[in-house]
Amino acid sequence: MQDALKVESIGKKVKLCGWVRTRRDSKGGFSFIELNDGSCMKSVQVLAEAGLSNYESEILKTGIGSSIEVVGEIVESPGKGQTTEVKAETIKIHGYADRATYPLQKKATSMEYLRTIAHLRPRTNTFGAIARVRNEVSRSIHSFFQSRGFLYVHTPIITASDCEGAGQMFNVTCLDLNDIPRKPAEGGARGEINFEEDFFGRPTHLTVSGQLEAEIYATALSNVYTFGPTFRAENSNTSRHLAEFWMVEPEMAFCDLEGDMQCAEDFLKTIFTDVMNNCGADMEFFNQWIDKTVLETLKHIVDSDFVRISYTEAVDILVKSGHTFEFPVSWGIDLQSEHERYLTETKFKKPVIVYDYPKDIKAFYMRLNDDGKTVRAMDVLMPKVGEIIGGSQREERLDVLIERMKSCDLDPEEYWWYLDLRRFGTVPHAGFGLGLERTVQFITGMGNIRDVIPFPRAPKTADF
RNA sequence: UCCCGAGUAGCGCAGCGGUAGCGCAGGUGACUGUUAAUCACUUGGUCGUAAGUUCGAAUCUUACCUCGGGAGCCA
Repeated sequence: MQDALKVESIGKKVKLCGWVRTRRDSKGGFSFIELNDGSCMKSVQVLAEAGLSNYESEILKTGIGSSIEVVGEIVESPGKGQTTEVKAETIKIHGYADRATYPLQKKATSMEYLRTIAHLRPRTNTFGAIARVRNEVSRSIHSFFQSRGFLYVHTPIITASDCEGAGQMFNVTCLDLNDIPRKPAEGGARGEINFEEDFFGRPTHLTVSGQLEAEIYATALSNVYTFGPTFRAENSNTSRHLAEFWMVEPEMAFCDLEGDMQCAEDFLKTIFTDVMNNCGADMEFFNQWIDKTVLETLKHIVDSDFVRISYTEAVDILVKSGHTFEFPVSWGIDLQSEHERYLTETKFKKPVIVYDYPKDIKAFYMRLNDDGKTVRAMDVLMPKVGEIIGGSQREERLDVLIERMKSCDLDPEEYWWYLDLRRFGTVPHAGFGLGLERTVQFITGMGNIRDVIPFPRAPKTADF
């Protein structure tokens, strides 16, 4: 269908299959059908003349949503709005869509409504464009890492490590919830659940991160990345959170935090560039109808260096800003949304990488700095969507890591395999996690993360 | 989970104590190499759910459900 829109194609005979977007009739004895197959933003205008054998009997019954197959010649269009059109020789109807009951209309509808018809929303301009951009982002992610020699590693979705430390996990069980097996208990009290009778013989969950497993492969194969679904059972009701989302997690051996930050910056710029180069029409659509600043913002980001400031500098900037925040700023607090917004949207007006956070607000596996107070963590903050990447250099020193675990009330015994990586041939290494949906959200300007994933999973939301 | 705001025709909305309205979509007709076509007429509603106040509730009160904005948790 993309070829049918090109001037060079004039004179060629084509077969086009797709769904009718709209039909306009002329009493002059012909109809215009706008046909779209999702391969690109634009629809093809099909000219259906009354001379076609099924014009009265079938073609005039088609409308938005009908699926048809057109054979005809690509000709120059005399009308405005398109350079080419297809003069139909035959039109075969695959399926009608009743115009009175078909939920989509030839007009703008709300995102909230389209979410209730998630099985039909990919037929709209907006969701078609999102699907194509999401595809391009995914393709670009693989291409970026593959071209740099990273190995794609599949980490498990079901995990038995119940303390990955990144939030509330979903339980995975085959136990009969109406008759849960329990261990014997003293004094008639209810005993603990006996997971030995469960499928895996122990409690299991859906993964919240593939990082720890990725570290195993990075400390054997050097540079690796994971790309797959991730699950958080947090009761988050926001436009930036999902219970099931896709995450990219590179893990690089013999790499420090500087290398990690450079990789993250190059990575984001590559994705943005690829989308602008390969999804031009889709991006123009978003820029016109969703957010009039997305193209300008993406170009600006690709052409400029990300700001890099330490947490201490960030706090200093916020304190000296003279800006009154709802949550006062002082060294040691976690940065709030309003603080991140100030840095990315007001102060620098571009992505900001904040690094070297206080150890008390970050995970145990992040490498301790010589000051004993901060760790080699970094967050990439974007205007509007906030944190898009979170990463760190990992603690590779066995004794320091064990101490950190203890002070975080974690049992080193549980992480025996993770500690083995430091025990045998340890290496400095670093990595980060990128939220795919937040990336697509940022690129497209879509306001709600539930609209950039085909079938959103969120609290009380799993209808499709 | 917390704080605000909103649920009225298929969709987008107005009405905010006296019994239901507009635009679009749908239907009918007119007109036209048309572009979210245009014009005329027209069908269509237990006013989110449940209880309460009142002579009378879409309108006031309470609870619940869902959605949106903000916050927390994070990607």
